[in-house]
Amino acid sequence: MAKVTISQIAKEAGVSKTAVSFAFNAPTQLAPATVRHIRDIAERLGYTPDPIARSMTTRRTNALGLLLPQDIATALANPFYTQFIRGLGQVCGRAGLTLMLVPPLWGSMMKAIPHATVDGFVVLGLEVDRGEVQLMRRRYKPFVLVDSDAPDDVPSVNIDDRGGAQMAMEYVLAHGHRRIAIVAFESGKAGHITAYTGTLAARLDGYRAALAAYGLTLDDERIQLVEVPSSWEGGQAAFARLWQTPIQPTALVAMSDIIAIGAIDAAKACGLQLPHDLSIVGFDDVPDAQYVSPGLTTVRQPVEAKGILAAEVLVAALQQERDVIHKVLPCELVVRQSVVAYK
Amino acid sequence: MAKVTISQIAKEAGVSKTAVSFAFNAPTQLAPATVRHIRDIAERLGYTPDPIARSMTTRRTNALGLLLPQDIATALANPFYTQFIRGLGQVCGRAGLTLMLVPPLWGSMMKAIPHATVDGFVVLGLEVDRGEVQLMRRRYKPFVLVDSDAPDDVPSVNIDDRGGAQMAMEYVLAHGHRRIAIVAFESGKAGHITAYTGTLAARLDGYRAALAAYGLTLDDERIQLVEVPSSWEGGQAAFARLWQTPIQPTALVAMSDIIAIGAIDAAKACGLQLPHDLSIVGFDDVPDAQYVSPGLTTVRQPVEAKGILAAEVLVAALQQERDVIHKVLPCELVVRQSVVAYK
DNA sequence: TTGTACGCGTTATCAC
DNA sequence: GTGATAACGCGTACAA
Repeated sequence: MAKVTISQIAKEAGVSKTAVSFAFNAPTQLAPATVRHIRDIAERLGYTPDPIARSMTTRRTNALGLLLPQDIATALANPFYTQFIRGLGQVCGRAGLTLMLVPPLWGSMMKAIPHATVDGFVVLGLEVDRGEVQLMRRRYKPFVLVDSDAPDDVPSVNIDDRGGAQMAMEYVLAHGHRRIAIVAFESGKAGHITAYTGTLAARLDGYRAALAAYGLTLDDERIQLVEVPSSWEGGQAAFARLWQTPIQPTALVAMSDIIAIGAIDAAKACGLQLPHDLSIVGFDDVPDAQYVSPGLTTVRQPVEAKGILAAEVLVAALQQERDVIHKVLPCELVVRQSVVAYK
Repeated sequence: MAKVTISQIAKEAGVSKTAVSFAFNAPTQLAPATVRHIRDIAERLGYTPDPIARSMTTRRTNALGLLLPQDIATALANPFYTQFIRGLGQVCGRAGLTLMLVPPLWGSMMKAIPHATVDGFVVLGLEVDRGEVQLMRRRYKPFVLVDSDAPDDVPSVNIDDRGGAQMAMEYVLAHGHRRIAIVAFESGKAGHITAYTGTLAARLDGYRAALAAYGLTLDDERIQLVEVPSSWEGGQAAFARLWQTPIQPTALVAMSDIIAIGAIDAAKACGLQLPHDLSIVGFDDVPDAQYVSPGLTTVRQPVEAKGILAAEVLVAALQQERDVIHKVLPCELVVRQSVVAYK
């Protein structure tokens, strides 16, 4: 037996499709007895309105999309994402929405955008291309850019990446370190720092500012820059790569905690005494940052708040609010044990 | 300017809607020049096919739904869910699907089911009601039940809950403990253990079997049972409640690591020396289990594999494969430091 | 390549 | 006040 449709109910009940629709969506427009009759039959036949057909006319799916730059498994390996999604989830729950995780389709974010049946998108960490923005516009669905350089007419939620990075670097410099490795996310630009955009550029800017105060530049031979994926494995790789260079750093400034933790684990596995042999500072303050040993000194960013805000901006846009919001949230340095003075 | 539809492209290009559709979905059916012409115009006007309209006829959304028993933020606070979702995500990536997180709508799973625009559901931890199963059937979408008692005609993925629980309890008993607290998930049945079903019942069965081998029963006054939410806070609450009873347990057997870790943190905050003052065993083997101090002895279940399998079963069902699969995955005891002999 | 029916609800508009 | 008729939304599929 096939799916039960509204027409079958209408026929069985001897009423029109309109009446059936009203019985569920606007019962006050119908005589109570009719409503009752229709609902009884619907119940007996096991009628469930088809959500797609409904979306067709209502132009609503009651779903928010989270556009990810990586596949789901990779993204969720990073506690940063989990936290962020929890923020989104809070708002979704309040608003009665579901959350669709939209990873790249066959490796491409561009391909994924047109297919998702959602009312709006939260877009995370757009680094590479701007084509995505154009594509989103074409869909005439609201969207909000998180951790990206947003055009003026697109709502955005960011943190003070520059300030946060500056704090981290300043702290390391103030502890006497001068041989410093910066471990960045992969940019897709192979270390050509002038081409950096978004989060990457902002943080590098912060590092640069802090270094400048100590008469250092990114070109200094004591300052190294490596790019790795933002994952635990990336952190491992970063340490491995750095430790076999002629100029071993005394401090490592990572752009994410997951990278920092990967590096910590690699360093310990390599026999180093932390933080004595190597100081490490992270970025994010994920929950594990306080449990890892030594406790990770890091820059706390309000990840969950970012998620809440992003979802709220989107929900507001769904309700036709036209003002374009650009929000920047502050960061804060969390001092633990992973950075010590260079002797 | 409004959304661009297929009709507009057809008119502008001087062809039929069908031709436009073919230009994208079956280019070989059209003369190359026509395809080119249509695509150019579509590009110029910024045409994006509406995914909902497409779903209307294809009866496909290319989305899998994960039906959650809790809201998204709560679920993702539990690393178990994150791991499971990562498993689902792997398959989604391979199959070109998105993943929709479907939390209860206005507090009800039942309400959430009819609205989600998905091709099929993975249902996690159905304890309370069977109405959901009936509702899913009505939608004529495939679904797979995970960690639940599944009817014979509904595919399911489970782990050997009974065996795993038995191992955990045996280990504790073998270490001489006799005053033991069992910390269970909330069942919605207020501790009426005879009404337990699914995971809860199976694990309790395992505990019971292990206890029986030592001449103990669940009714013994030395054996306590408390129910808490499966969360870190739940673990905290469990410890607090147990520690003020007249018969303080010497060992705590938790149904999830997140509960166990919450209890560990509460116990340490209370000044207890672990594992000396209290032995604790968990269930799941989440990543943090090895990082917490003392390292958590626990029952490892293949969470990610469970996710992969569940998604694979669903994807197979989407491809019309009719065989109903019931899979049970094994568990394994992971010995760390959180259980010591009772002196 | 095209015309047209079709999928399945929703929502004016209209009649009793 | 109740309820019906018919158009609509936007692609896809099938016969021509």
